[in-house]
Amino acid sequence: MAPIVSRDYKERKKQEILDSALKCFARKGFETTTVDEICRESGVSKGSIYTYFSSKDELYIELMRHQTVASINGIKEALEGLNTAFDKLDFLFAIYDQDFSRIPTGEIIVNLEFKLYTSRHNEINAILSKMRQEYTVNHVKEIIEEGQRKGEINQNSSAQIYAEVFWTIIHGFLIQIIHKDYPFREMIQEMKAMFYERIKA
Amino acid sequence: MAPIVSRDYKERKKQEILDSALKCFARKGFETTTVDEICRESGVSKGSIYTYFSSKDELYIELMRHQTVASINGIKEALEGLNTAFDKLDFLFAIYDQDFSRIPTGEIIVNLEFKLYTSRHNEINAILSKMRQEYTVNHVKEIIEEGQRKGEINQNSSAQIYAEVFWTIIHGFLIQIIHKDYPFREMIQEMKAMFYERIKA
Amino acid sequence: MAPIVSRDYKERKKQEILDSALKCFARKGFETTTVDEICRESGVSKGSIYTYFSSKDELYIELMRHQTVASINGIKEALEGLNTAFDKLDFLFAIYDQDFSRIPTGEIIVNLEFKLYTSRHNEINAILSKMRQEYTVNHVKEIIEEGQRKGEINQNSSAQIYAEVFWTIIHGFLIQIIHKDYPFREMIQEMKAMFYERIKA
Amino acid sequence: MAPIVSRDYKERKKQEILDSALKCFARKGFETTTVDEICRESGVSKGSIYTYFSSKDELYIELMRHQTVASINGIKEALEGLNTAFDKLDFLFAIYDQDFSRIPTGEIIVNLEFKLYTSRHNEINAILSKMRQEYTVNHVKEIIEEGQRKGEINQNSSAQIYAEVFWTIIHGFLIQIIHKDYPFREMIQEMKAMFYERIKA
DNA sequence: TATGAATGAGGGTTCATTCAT
DNA sequence: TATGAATGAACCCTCATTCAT
Repeated sequence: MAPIVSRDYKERKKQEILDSALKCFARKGFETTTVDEICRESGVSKGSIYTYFSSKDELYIELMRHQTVASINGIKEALEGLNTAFDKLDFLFAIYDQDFSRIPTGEIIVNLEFKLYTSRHNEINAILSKMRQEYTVNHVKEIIEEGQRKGEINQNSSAQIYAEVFWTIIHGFLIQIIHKDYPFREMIQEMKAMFYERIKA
Repeated sequence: MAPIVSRDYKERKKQEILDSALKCFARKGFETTTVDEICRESGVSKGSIYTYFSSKDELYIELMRHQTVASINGIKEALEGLNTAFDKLDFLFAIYDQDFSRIPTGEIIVNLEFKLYTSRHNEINAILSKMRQEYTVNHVKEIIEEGQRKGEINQNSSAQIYAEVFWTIIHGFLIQIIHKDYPFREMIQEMKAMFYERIKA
Repeated sequence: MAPIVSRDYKERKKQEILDSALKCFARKGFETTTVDEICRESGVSKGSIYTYFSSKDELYIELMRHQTVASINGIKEALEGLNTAFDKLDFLFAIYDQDFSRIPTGEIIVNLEFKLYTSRHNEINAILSKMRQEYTVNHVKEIIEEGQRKGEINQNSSAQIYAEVFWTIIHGFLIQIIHKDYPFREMIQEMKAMFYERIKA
Repeated sequence: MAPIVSRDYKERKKQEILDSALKCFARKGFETTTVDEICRESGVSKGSIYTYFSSKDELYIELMRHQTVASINGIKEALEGLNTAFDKLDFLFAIYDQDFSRIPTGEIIVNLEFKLYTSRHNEINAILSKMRQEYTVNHVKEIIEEGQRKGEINQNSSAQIYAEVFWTIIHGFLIQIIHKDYPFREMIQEMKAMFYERIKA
């Protein structure tokens, strides 16, 4: 028997809820946001939210997973057209080198908050850590390795370590989002220079 | 009328509560910790907690302020005996260059969490941002400036920027605490090398 | 206009839902069973259930009525072939004189639960009480009367009273279903003996 | 440090809540009664109820336990002054031989309901079954045994079986509470006569 | 007639805060 | 000053019922 609504419809609705939830979490944080607020924001009833997500926690986790996957895929695609390791790294740094006013502060905070949240939830922490390795670190690691193979990048340290340095810098940068007086553009450029200096052949 | 209990007694009790609260927050996070849990941990009654702190929020903020001040003072003192800028920076890096198992993971997470918490509370955010400038950034900035004056550190970038880089790196490092497989010691050393390379004259 | 689906089809579907509902109620009780569970058990959609029954309550009442009527009719038929009052009573007692493991515990509990449920719903209670009189008590009463007429059963008490005693014993027996260690077979026999002793001429 | 309120005070308050809960459950049944209703009935706040009972379920179970223990103790005491087995049994039967209008119908229904409730909760069912054995069945069993020793009661069946018969009759009787037209007094007397006839030496 | 997504009132439970003792 | 019982608003979640398709 044909389903009453299409699979596509459900997927879209789910995404709508997710989007609204993100807005709310960005505004007030996960714990402080109530399900009612997500209802108000999304125009979806409480009951409906629970037909799409089994709990507020699950909604949160799902939201973060979607976000991560989406951003990773977006980046992956964009990098494909690029050639040298430094072109690729340039692209990655460029993501963060933008007008402060255009940075979605709330969303970044939600992401950081989620990192801390998972740190207290061992089950998901394990999964998330693995995702981090696979998608984030490994991804940059491959770029570095390629650069090392081509002789663009030195081999003083392993590709793994360099990749970790990259992300450590980025995370350090992101957490400064909370300080209105942090000189974002200068900082990202300074750190990019520092990193390049360190790794260039 | 003489006070019935000494100012000292009150200060000690306050500190006791603060210590217990830190333990609880480290275990479960601020929002998830209940006042009852802090009572249990500290052996202090609910009523008492509210005579020392006007709200759970205030307790949280006070705790973080105490912590920051204490750690700053401790560091300040230790640095006094040191001479060159690099000796001082060495000391600062050494704080984070330790056995993973000895790192008070929970406490670090509490601190990061607090940063995010404040980002949604403009009143305290302003104060905290100022404190950060005064005590944290400026402090390293002075070290750098001194190094620049003495010719140990280059002047390619301003002392301010270098100081911010230092803290950005440290924060990026700290947030990795949540990943059990992060190679802490190698990373701190690699990043120290990178930073020194960048700033040395 | 001819009906699109036969009356028979509808009756069958209704019965299917009723059967599934009984299974669910037997497992978890009326209040605790959700309409969704009945859907799952029966494979019938929620909307359908509501086209056959106007509410969960109505479904419950209907189920119990069906059950009662069915069991009464079954018994009536079986008794027709029997002659003496004691043969008939023997048959009735035999219904309960069986292997504990074959007793549909859950269903019996549903029935008892329903009795209590009705006790709080005066409208249906009146109807049910009447049904009890007409079908259950009167039925045994007739058997007793017949026995009294034939001289098999004494007239120390009225047929009505004896009939009530019979059912009181049976209900008392049924409620013990909840105790796993109740010696069912011995008990039913003992009580049968006691009853016979009391009523025999 | 002395507790702020006496142990006695707490016990009394607990009992107050229990009493109110009984009234509510008697009126509407366990599942249908809301905690808010118990609050209204008792004049106690919702929060308070949860400082005395960890859940609605626990409140229910506790209520039933209290009730059982109280009634058992009351009966035990009363029986102490009596001599022969039949005097004691008379006393027990007399409990149920009263004016219908004075019978606390609701409370009896709550008790029966609880029996069914426990039948679906194996953990408490085990405990309750044991209690039943120890306090209820054994109690009558001892009376019967004594009667058998003294030659007042025959030994055609075991004291255990006779005791079970007694309670089966009583439970069968109690469940008729729901029928307004059940002739309670005549019935209890008839059944008493039947039982005595069966057991007397 | 059949479906199951949508609804939202209402349920049990928690917890920061107050206040009489 | 210390206590912890009392409070009740607010939370997450459930589920009988409806209704567009």
